[in-house]
Amino acid sequence: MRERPYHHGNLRAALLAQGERTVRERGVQALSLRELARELGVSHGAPRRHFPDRQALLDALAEAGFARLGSELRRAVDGAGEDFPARLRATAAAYVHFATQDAALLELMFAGKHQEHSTHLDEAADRAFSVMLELIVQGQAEGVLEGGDPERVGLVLFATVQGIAALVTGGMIQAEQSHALLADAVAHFLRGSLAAAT
Amino acid sequence: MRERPYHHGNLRAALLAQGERTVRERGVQALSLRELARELGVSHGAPRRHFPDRQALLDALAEAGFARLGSELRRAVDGAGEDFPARLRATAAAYVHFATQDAALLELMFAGKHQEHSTHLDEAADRAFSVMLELIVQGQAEGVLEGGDPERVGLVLFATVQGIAALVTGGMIQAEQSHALLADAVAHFLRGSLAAAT
DNA sequence: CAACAATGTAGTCGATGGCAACAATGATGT
DNA sequence: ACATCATTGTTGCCATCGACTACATTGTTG
Repeated sequence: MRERPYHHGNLRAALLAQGERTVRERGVQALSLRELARELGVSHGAPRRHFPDRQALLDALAEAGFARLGSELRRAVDGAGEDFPARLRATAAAYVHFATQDAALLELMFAGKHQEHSTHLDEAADRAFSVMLELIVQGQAEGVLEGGDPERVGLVLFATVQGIAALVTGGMIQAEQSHALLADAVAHFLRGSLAAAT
Repeated sequence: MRERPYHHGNLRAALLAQGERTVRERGVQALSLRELARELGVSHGAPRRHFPDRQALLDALAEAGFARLGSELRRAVDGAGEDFPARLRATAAAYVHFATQDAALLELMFAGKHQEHSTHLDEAADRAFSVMLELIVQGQAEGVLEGGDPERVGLVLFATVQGIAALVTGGMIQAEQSHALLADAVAHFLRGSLAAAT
C-alpha cells in the first residue's frame, strides 16, 4: 500500500466490494457513489470511469450477486450426498440463507430495474439457477417429481423458496423459524409431486 | 375548487393518492416529496406538516396498501362460491393480481425498513392476511388441508403465492403465464396437503 | 520518447430532503 | 364579537447527491 498512488489500481473491484458491503449493511437506497469514493480515498468523480452512472454499479452488483449465489447453491448441493430430498433441502436452505444474509442484494438482483436486457446479468442469473434446474432433472429421473418441462416444475419450487425468503426478510417470521418452515415446504412440495408422479 | 385557498383542505389524502400513483407508475425511488408538492400545487415544505419525513409517507402508503390488499382479497373470496379449491384459487389470483398491478407498492409493504414497529402497519397487515387465515381454517374444517396451526399451514401457501408474484415482478415469467403457474401451484399445494391430511 | 488511452481530480449544476422562521387560516373560550 | 392559540402552508437555507465537463496524471504502445 503506497501512500496515495494516483491510480488506485483496482478501483472497480474495490467499488464493487465496498458497495456490496454497504448494500448489505444499510440497503440499496443508502448506496451513494460519492460516499463510496470517500471511503476508498478517491475523488467523487473517479467511480464514473468504471460505472457511467449509479444504475450501472447496481447492475454490476446484481451480476456479482448472481455469481456468488450460484456458487453457494452449487456448494450446497455438492455437499449434500446422493439422497434427492436431502439435496433439495440443502439447496433450498442455501438459497434462504443467501436471501437472509443479503436481503437487499437479492432485492437488487430481482428488481427488474436493470438496463435494457443486460445480457451479462441474464446469463449470470441463468447460471445460478441452473443448479436448481439440474436438481429438478435428477428428481424427475428418480421418479419422485412429476415429469414435463423441468423449468415449469422448478418454478413452483423456486417460488416457494423465494417466498419463504421474502417472509424472513419482511419480518413476518423469525430467521430461526425459517428452517422448520422450509422443511415443511419441501416436504409439502415432494408430497404434491409424488402424488402427481405416481 | 377555489383559485388557491391557503389551506389545501385534504393535503394528507391527496399526498397519499398522488404518492400511490407515482409509486405504481415509476417506483418507490422516484417518489419525491417536492415533486409531489408541485403536482398538488403546494409549496415544497407543506407535506412536512403531514409526514415528518419521506419514510413516514412511505409507511403510510404501505399501511394504505395493506388495507386495499385486504379488501381485494376479501372481495375475491366472497365472490368465489362455496367450493374450497375455487375460493383458494380466487384468493391467490387476487393476491398475484395486486402484486402485479402494484409491484412497487407491495415491495414497500414488505420492506422491513419501517419505523420502529409501527403498530398501525402491523395491524393493517394482520387484517389483510386474516382473509387467507380464515380460508385455511375452512380448508381444515373440510378435511382437505392438514390440521395444526392454521398460520403454519398458511405460511407455506402464502410463501408460494408471494413467490409467484416475485417471479412476475422480477420478469422471470410473463404475466400471462402467471395464471397457469398459479393453478399449478395451488393444485400442487392441495395435493401435498391432501396426502398429509388423509 | 512521443503520441494516445486510461484513469483520477476539481468544479459546477440542478434537484432533493430536512430544517427553521414566518404567514395565513381555522377553532376555541369567554 | 374577538382575542388567543393550534393548524396548516410558505419561503429561504443548507448539506448531499448524481451527472456532467474540463483538466491532470499515469500507463502503454508504436
